[in-house]
Amino acid sequence: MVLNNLDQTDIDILKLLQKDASLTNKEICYKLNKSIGTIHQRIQRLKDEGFILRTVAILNRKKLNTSLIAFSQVLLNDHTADTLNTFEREVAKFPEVMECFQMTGTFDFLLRIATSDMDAYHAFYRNKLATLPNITTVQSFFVLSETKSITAYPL
Amino acid sequence: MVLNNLDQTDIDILKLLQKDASLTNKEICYKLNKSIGTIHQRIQRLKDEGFILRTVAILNRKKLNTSLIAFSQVLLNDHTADTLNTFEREVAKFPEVMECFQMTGTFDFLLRIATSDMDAYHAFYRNKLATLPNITTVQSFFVLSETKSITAYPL
DNA sequence: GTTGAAAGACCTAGTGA
DNA sequence: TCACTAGGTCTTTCAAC
Repeated sequence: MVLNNLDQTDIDILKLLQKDASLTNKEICYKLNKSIGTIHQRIQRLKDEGFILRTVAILNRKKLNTSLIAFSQVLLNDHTADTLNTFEREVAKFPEVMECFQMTGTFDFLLRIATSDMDAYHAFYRNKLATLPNITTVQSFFVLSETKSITAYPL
Repeated sequence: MVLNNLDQTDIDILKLLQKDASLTNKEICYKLNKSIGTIHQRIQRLKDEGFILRTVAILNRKKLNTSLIAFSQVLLNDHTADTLNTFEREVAKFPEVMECFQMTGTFDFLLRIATSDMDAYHAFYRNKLATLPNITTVQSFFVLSETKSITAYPL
């Protein structure tokens, strides 16, 4: 597949790095049968042109204090630009909110919320989320088990 | 906060790495006022003990061929172990499915599905997802805009 | 676009304090 | 935990193909 000025080598590099960014250039050049200079130059370009946004460590949330993940569907009173912007700006400030998407369909926003347990979620809901203006309803669903959870897009 | 045999230095390292794993040990030791030997030893331990699962590159999906993200709620016919296991095993094989969670509430599974556009989503739905056994309903919601999307847990 | 080499930076393990 | 050392590895640059 050729895409957006990327050739197969670029795609292959992205595939590898989005699964394991600890690979060295040397390891990648062996896998792809290119020279290390080529790999280095390609990766630099992929970063400079914004294909690679950042590299992050993925932590084990069950060993940390964030074992409860909730998905909350939020419906707002109205859909003026001001109401939408205010909600987006304020909800993004909460560290418990890992993701906030505006959605199509029967609700306005979908939030992914990470807390330690149901008490902590309740505190977040009552003291933070529910204090934001113009919220009509919040409906929450909780993760029972995680079958698959990757950050890699299909390329 | 002290947690799971982690002291403040460990927590600080995790906070940094889950936002930017390209930091060198040297940079981290400056930020935290510790020696580079200490930082190296701590990170090694955090990996060995499974607090750090892996490091990955986060790509810009809008510049790649995955600009449409759907969240799909799946309800199954029955909840026998066999039905649940089969669904989880089969749905995890699809590269379009980035996340699969079993959930509390009015549906059984929540999927995050990445495709290039609505046509590709439709093809995935008809040719892959809907062919799995024991599915009663699938209700899908699509991402209009992304206000916040981080992989870092609140620590 | 690709290569190979050279210089510099970094990682890693070890020591003694 | 720190400071220091030293060998090995990796990154980064650059001239040349």
